[in-house]
Amino acid sequence: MKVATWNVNSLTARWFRVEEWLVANAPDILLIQETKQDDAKFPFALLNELGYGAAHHGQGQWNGVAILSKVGIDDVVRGFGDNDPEARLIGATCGGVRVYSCYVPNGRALDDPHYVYKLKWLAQLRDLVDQRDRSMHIVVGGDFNVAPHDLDCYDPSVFQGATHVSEPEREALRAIEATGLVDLTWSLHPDEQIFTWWDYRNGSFHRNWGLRIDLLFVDPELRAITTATYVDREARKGEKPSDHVPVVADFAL
DNA sequence: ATGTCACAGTCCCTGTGA
Repeated sequence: MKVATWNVNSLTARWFRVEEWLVANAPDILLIQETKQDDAKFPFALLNELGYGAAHHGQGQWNGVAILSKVGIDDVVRGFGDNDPEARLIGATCGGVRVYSCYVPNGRALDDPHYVYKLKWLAQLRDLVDQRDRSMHIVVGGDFNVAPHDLDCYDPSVFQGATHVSEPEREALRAIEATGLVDLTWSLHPDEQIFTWWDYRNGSFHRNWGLRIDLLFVDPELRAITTATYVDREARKGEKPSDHVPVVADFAL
């Protein structure tokens, strides 16, 4: 079973890249963030033609998360059930695996109310996954807007006093892991610098000024049967790329 | 560190968010 997560930065603007990527890579499950569409605009019919069932938690102008699946899609939940107006979480059961697509708030700055919202959001996610059905495999993936370790940041000195690397955010990720999940990329490639996002500005991609902020958290049994995990850097090249690349994992399921 | 991109509103530019 091949599972991927990708912040597409507008499915409207990126559809031709997403469609091309789905055909070329044929993941069983794709977790999408930042669709920036409402449900009426989401391409359910086009996805069905490609063999995917889909569930979308859309908002319109901002945010928006989705799950695409070739292996069934049931028991869909949207958000934390707290009437959050921002569409940042969707969960479903696909092929016997519980999956979540997460778009964690950016935070903006350490003294911004949005940063408080970010930490609260991560704490709510921890509580949600802590209450999971532990008889089922789980994949919690998405754009976490946190680089878990200094190695996940091209230059930690540039990020002094900024979001994405602060200790409370990293601690919030460790609290999620403490429910019994592993950061799959880090777990299998602990000594490699692997980035998933590069700013559009400054020629950041060509300078490799990136961050690893797109993550897949999985249960240890799923990690044990992981045959590969990698990022698709090619997706950051070419016409109208997203600023994020897909993170892919293959499981012997 | 700010060489970009996407969106909405009102329209061919500006403010906002990332």
